[in-house]
Amino acid sequence: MSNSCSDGLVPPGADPLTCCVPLSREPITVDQAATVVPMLKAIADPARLRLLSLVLSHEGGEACVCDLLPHFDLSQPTISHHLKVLHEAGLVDREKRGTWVYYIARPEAMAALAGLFAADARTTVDA
Amino acid sequence: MSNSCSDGLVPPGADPLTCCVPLSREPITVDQAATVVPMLKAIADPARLRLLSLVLSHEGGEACVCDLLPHFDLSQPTISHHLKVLHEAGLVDREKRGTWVYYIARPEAMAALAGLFAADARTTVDA
DNA sequence: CGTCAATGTTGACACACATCGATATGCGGC
DNA sequence: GCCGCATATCGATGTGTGTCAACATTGACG
Repeated sequence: MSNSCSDGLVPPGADPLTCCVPLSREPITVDQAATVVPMLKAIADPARLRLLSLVLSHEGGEACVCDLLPHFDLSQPTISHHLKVLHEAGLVDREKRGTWVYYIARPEAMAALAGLFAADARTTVDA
Repeated sequence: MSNSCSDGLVPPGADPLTCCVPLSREPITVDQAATVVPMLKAIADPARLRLLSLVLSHEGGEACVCDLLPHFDLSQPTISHHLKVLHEAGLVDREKRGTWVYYIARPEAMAALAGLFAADARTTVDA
């Protein structure tokens, strides 16, 4: 397949090769950066970071919009927009069940991000 | 003192308490998000992510601007700007040695980010 | 002390983005 | 078939941000 983790992690037209890059091991390439940055951009927003955390920590790693809305002072379209961004970044999946739409966290995405900051021996902290 | 990692991680007026939040364990609070988001914003840019990776992977985890410039098609002021953003986010330290300025990666920051994506038992991937 | 090289600061500009209100779509119940 | 609810899309708007050219600052070296 390719690397170690992630198959079909990043959504549109990006090779799965460029993932799980240990950021401190060697300089990340331009292509790798281009692949990872959209994911980082997606969570580099208070509302979206909280949304992702809410979905992740929710029962079964999934939550419907109606579960999420009450946690915010934002309008429903805004939440919907943020969820779309998270989805397009490959961080959450969408699943429609009747009237409700459930968003499901993608563990591979979290693993990919965690892998980014995986420390080499030299960079380990907190002895 | 407080948590487990990080003392003086985030730079200006933010309690070190709000750090190392396992994103998938429980919903991140608004305050915690506000603390972490600036770091994520800082690396949610191709140039800055590459800069951080270059510094991190450079010998000794540090590099001067003159080492970094040749890797980019961007102007020197732009690189300087990006480095400032990384510095203000608490991801790199500045150290002036003669004419040159060295930027040093902060392992605590990387650990904090890694901690964000640390998976609970339930969300663990890749066996 | 004057000049040069390395880096940072400022102001300006174009573009992206977060947010909202209004509206559309799609499903369930009557 | 119609109405109501849950969610998405659209258009508009204000704010943020990446980038540069021009200038300022600081240290090295004659």
